[in-house]
Amino acid sequence: MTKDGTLTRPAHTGVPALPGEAPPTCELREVLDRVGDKWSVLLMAVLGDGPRRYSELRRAVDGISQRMLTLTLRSLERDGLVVRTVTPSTPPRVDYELTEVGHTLSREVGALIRWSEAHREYISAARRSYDAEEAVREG
Amino acid sequence: MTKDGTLTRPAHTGVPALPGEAPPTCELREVLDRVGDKWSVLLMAVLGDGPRRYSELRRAVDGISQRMLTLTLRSLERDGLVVRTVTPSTPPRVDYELTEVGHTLSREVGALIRWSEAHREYISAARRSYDAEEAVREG
DNA sequence: CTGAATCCCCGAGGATACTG
DNA sequence: CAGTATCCTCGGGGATTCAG
Repeated sequence: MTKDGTLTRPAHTGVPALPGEAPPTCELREVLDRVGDKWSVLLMAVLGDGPRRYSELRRAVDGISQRMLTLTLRSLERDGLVVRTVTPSTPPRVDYELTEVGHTLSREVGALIRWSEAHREYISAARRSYDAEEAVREG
Repeated sequence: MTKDGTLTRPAHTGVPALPGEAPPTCELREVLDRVGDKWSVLLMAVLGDGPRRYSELRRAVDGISQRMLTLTLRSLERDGLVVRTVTPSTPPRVDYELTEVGHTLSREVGALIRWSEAHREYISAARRSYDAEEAVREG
């Protein structure tokens, strides 16, 4: 966080935006967007337990479409968080594995998941309570 | 995470889905979705530094629309993560403040932000590298 | 088995205007 | 100041099909 409490568009240091270039957005935000991505979080969590094949990931992250699985993995690979290893056998085999940095993020994600498990009862109760009072107000 | 490595739809314990009821989705997923929300993360981070007024939040989280600010705050309040305090003066004043549990989540979010700052150079470099190689492959 | 390519829909979310 | 209400767009992402 920037020291004035502003989270986005921190003093963009120079680099005049050339026409056609990406607008000078906050890098922090970009990284948070990555972290905030639903599928990314789930995949990072699974891969935290060790390398997985494409098909294994598909099964592990229930509900993910082939498209999103591939796109997300590519994105994670591009960010240097996972490495992709192709074994040109028949049938072909592709393994995905966290990088060293990927593991550090996976640990953060793990903490978040543990937080979720530890507080889901609380949240569930809070929602019921809120909805109940709301229903009262509306009659 | 469930012990078989499956992240979603963990053995839904009973509660036969009555027609018209919400489908039996994983609660963990719901909580992660909350955490994964861009605006929620940013707001939690700001509120981690102390109570803020509506207008202060609007300025702090640059780029958020009035609509999303209100919706996100309502959602956080519903989950028992923030409390909303109205002071019926003229002009009216509304303060938002983290609950005890909200603070614990804010700390997790803070860790994530620190991770982002610590690794954004790495990620940025990884992207440049990836894009460069990709450009080569495509000719 | 591991993808790439296409089509297409729906809803998250921005812009704007109005209110207590 | 702190919202609410409405409209409307845009792209995230699912389903499906084809390919190496």
